[in-house]
Amino acid sequence: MDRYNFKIIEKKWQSYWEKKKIFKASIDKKKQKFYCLEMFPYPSGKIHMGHVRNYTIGDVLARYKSMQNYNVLHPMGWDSFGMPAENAAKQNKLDPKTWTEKNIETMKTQLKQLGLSIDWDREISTCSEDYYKHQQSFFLDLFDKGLVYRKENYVNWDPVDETVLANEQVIDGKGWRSGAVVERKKLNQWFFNITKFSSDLLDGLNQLDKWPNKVKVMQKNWIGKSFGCEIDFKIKSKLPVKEIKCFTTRPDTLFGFSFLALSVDHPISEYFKNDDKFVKFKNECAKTGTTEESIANAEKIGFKTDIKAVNPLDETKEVPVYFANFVLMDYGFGAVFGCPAHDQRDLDFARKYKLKILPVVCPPEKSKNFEIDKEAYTGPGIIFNSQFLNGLKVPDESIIKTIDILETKKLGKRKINFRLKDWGVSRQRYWGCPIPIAYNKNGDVVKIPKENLPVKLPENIKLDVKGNPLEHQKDWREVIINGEKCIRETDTLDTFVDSSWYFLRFCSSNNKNNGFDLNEIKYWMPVDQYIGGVEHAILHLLYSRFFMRALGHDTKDFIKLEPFEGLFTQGMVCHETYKDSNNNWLSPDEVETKDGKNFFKKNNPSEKIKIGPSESMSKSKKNTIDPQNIINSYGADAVRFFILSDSPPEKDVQWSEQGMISSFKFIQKFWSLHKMILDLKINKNINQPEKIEIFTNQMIDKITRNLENFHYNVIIANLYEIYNYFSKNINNVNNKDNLLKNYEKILKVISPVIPHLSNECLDDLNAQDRDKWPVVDKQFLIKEKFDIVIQINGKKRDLMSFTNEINEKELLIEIKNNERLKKFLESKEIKKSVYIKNKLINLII
RNA sequence: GCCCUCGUGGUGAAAUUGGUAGACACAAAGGACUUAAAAUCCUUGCCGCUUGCGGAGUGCCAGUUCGAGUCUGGCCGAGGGCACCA
Repeated sequence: MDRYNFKIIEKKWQSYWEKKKIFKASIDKKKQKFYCLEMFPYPSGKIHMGHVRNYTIGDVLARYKSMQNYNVLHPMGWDSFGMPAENAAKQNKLDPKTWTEKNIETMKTQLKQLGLSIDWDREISTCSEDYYKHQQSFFLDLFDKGLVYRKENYVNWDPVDETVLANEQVIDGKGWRSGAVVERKKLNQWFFNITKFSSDLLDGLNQLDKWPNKVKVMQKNWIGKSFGCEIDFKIKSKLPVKEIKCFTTRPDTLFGFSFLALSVDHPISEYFKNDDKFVKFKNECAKTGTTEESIANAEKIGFKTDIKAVNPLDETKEVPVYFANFVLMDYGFGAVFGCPAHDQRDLDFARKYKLKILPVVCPPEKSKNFEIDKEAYTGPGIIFNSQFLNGLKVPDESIIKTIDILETKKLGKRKINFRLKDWGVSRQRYWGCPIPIAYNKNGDVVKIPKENLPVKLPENIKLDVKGNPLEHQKDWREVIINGEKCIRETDTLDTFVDSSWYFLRFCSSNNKNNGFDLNEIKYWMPVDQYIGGVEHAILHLLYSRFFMRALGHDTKDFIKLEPFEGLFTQGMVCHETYKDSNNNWLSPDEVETKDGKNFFKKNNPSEKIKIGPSESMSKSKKNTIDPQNIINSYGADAVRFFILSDSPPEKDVQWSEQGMISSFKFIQKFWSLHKMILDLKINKNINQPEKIEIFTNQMIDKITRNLENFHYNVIIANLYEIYNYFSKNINNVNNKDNLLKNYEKILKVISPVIPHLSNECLDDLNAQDRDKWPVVDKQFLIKEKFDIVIQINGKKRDLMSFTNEINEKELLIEIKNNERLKKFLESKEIKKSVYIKNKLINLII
């Protein structure tokens, strides 16, 4: 028997799909559309297993939906701006463009080898002028709408590389490349006004019922809405300032007020800039690391001023004002009213500086002598020690009533505050989308006129310079706009901007004049199913949601504002890690085993290998498996089959060589089975009881449900069941036409997972409508026999089979005659029975 | 510290609405075929005894129910997110 030659057959189908443009999408208003999108890759060199998993999941869905007669849009592109290209260029003396384009070429070939059902005519690359000129145009639109602005802000500044670092690039307070201690530096930067939509972005989450709850919770926390009030505290000092504004969620604890703390960047700090001690303190604060953990664990320190703040509810009470390291300038008003009894942070600070700690919330079942020890009390209770607030119920009543009082007395007003900050989009880098802005000699912002777009990145430039290479391009920087000599902005846009609208571009990616064609968008958007890693739960997904709102802002005739109707976050691909005796990481190809327990360095059985835990594949731990090798040895169908097989797609999956091999064997076995079915010689063509219809229709039903619910690992189990069923029953069949009719349906329902093999098999059968999903014939969803569980006192005691439906009375008679049940029922009275028809009976004795 | 998710054999995992726990695989052990190996196929799977039978059993403890992996409360454990957010 001939073996299944995946190399020839997979190639054959891939070129068939490509030549016939099978996956080309276009508007067809008679059909319901389905936009299936996987997060597009960064072209880093070659594809990795994570891509294989991500795109296999998406492809199964796209193929299934297309067979369900949806008009499917399934595009692919490249998130091709970003630092790795710049770094690689420096190392390899290639310019970023060449490096990137070469990678795209490689990865595109690899993705095609996976047999993905992608409309390649819509391919986009964010680093191409065709793409970024529209992005520049959107930037100007947003500028006109007032959603883009420029302000000075603190950044992580690497003094050695002379560049700004993202938070993720600061490790233990040091630059990830240079190792230099990162400084906080104020720079003029461009911002997108995402906070304008804080409330809307939060509310929008409620509609996203096809999103994982986890992601919605993460976004909700990130937006961080809190309800409270702003209070103007009168201050007594020699300064010309009379009031300090604070935001608080707990105005009801105002009588426990014992200090007021300011950020070192608070406007009032201006009056202290000549105070050596204050400057020293401020520097001290700047030193505490920039990582979240070091901030959280940092000791609370303060700088006492001679300012006093007055308690607005009791003007006889005055408290000291401090500058403190824990107060953030960019939340609230950069000033905090401290109530140590009911806030742990305030309590730590108060203990350190020996400030008064007066409890004003009495927990239930505590007496009025309640005192605070090491922990602040933040729970519910009754207000006390608070004059006219006494007796209010904490938290709801007390907070609302206090705000009412403050508002009537004009001492404050209710306010909703968000944690979300505006999105800083300036990056001091070369390989990104140039910001279409210049500055005239007065330093005023001048827009590059739209007809002059794109602002192209200069090519062949020197990258091996300190700071942003664009700053060194004098001839590029100088530009004349409306006859005025200007200097271009040299910052480029954060690459997250590129990915915030690429899903719109896919709808009309060849439109030269506009970033998107509204008609196309109205048909295709929103993305029905978006699939990608959970690591983008916040930034990318939130920015994309913002971008839809920003583009639609003040615009009539726009579309739904949520870009992604359904979201699926797939798990990672993991592999064991290996270390040699010198603690160096080893890749799986450098390791071998004979008994499956002990591992040795290849060709060196004396060197034992330490096996580490299975972790997500990463180059640094060398625990990667190159998909190219796997595709070469086992073929695309086998890889697709394996990558879906072991774990549910939302969970991490363990790479296993054994599993891969047995997936490969499955493909081979299935092919042999297929040949056997074709060659089957049956003389008598009698119609048998409809057993095979029952199996087939139940299987179609199962697989359909599993597809709908992303239970792709169970579909693989279904595939094994199919194989087992056919190989066991093939010789009991006595009507070949009927066998083939059902087998053909089966081949169709497995084609989303293993499209090459099933298309080849369908071809052998000369199958019609192979791109149509078989309809379940409900008459065959009946059971061929009824297995009824007999429980006695809730315990399973027997299983009785009946060919026909049976009622309780008849069943009880059968039970009485059942030898195996006699010992349980003898001399016992059945007090009660619960019968679930044709399924189960529970006898209580 | 706060928030979210998840705990099922040696392993990865299945299990519509509460209704046969462990589908389907991986690994292991035993067996069949073979001169032998590989491949393939079959059996086993926790505890007890006599082919068979009985018992326990879905992290632990309680509760609801005729019946709980599934629902409720408490505890323990693991993973993830946020982290001085006033």
